[in-house]
Parts: sequence; C-alpha cells; structure tokens
Amino acid sequence: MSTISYKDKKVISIGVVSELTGLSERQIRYYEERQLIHPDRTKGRTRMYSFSDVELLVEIANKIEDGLQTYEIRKINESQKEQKTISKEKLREEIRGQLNVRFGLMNRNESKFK
Amino acid sequence: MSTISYKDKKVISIGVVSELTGLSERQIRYYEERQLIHPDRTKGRTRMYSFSDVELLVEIANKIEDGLQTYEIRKINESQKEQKTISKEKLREEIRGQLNVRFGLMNRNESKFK
DNA sequence: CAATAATGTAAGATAATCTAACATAACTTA
DNA sequence: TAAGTTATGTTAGATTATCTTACATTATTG
Repeated sequence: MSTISYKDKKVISIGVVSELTGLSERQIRYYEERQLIHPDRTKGRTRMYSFSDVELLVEIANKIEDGLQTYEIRKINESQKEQKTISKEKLREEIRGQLNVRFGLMNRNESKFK
Repeated sequence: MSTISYKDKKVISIGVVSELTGLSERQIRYYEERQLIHPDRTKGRTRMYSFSDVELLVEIANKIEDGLQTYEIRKINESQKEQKTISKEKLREEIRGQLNVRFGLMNRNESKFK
C-alpha cells in the first residue's frame, strides 16, 4: 500500500509541463489558482509537477475546450476523487472478503480504516 | 514496441536528480563527462534526466563506493547494454518459436533483425 | 451594462543552471 | 619518488528559468 510510483513524483518544472501539455505557463498557473492542480514547491518556490499532474492538465484542457468553466471542472475532479476513494474501499472489502473465504481470517492488526 | 514510458522521459533537471540520488551536481556532471550518463538538453542547455537515468546514477554511485573507476563502470554498463540487446533478441526468438509451434507460421513481413 | 472568466504580456526580482577554472587528496605509474 | 590521473569541491560570472504582480483584453454571464 501507498507505494509512490514515478508517475506521482513531483519532479517536473513548469517549462517542461508546458511543453508536454501544450498549455502556456500562464494557463497552468491559473488552473492552480482555481485549485484544479496542486504542485509542490521547492525551497526556492519553484512549482514541481508529476506525470499524473500532466495527465490531469491535459484532461482539464480538453474540458476547457468543451466550454466547461474552471469551477465546474474542479467539482468534477473532486467528485471523481471521491469516486476513486470509494471504489478503492470497495476493492479492499472485496479482497478482504476473498481472504476470509480462503483463510477464514478475521481482521487482526490493522484497523478497518487507515 | 518502442512505447516510451514515463520512466524514460527526460524531464528532470539536475537539482532534482541531485536530491533524488544524493549525488552532488558536480558528480553528476562529471559522470556525464566520463560518458556514464547521457542527459538531453533543452534549448537553453539545461540538462534533462529520466527516472531511468536516476536509477543508473544510483548504480554508478554504488560502484564508485565499491572502488570502481568511471572507465570500468562505463565498460560494465556498455556490456550490460549489449547483454540486454542479446537477451531481448533471444526472447524474440523464443516467442517466434512458440508462435511457430502454435500456428505453424514462417517469418513473414519482418526481417530477422531490426 | 457591470462583473467575471480566461488568457496574454511586461517588468523586476530571485532561483537554477551552465561553463570554465583552480584546488586538492588519493591513487597510479613510469 | 616525481609526475600524471581520478574524483570531487568551490568559486565566479553569465545565462536561463521561474516567480509574483500588475495591467490589458476579449468573451461570457448575470
């Protein structure tokens, strides 16, 4: 659990993100202002993005092209995040169920939510 | 074939690489000078590295710690690269063999080496 | 029409990187 | 042992990249 892959490591600065996405730096910073994206910062305050962020930005760009407004996109993204959490929890339950069937286990060490 | 994953995309600048590897920028540039590593460059001549490069640098650092010299490490890396090419070719042959067994095919379109 | 949204652009400041050079300690080698 | 080589540090000056803030503009929306 919680193994952080390369995809989620925030190691890319804004110039490269701009090239990868085709968005201007102005746009990328603006989407942050509208809370669609959340880069890390270095000590020097340089924004750092992950490949996941790049993917997200491309999705954002598509939605903008479709005429959506930033606050709508934020809502969508937030509800998707919820969705993901839920389905992860469901997956966990499923797995737990299967383990119980196979080994007849009760939940031991780990508390139900973590 | 030749799908380039995030791992091989050269999007990381030297400061971050330094943090990820624990090596000084001086060391990283020196290993380039000794041809152990081959970053891309932006138009502005900023060096750009991939996660694979980061992994390679960690291996290099370990070998240096073991007392190897850069030219020895380069030889090792080069022969490993050869090795990889060979084993990939072997894998290809194996697969080809299996396909032939299953479907009775001869090599059609693709020339033997590419 | 007045406000908001999305984006461009410019200016000045700061951070990050580059190259080149000099220094040095630890090895090698002739 | 003297002279070169290796690996690394450090410094300096130049250049590139990024940051923030502000002002401008066009389109959209209430």
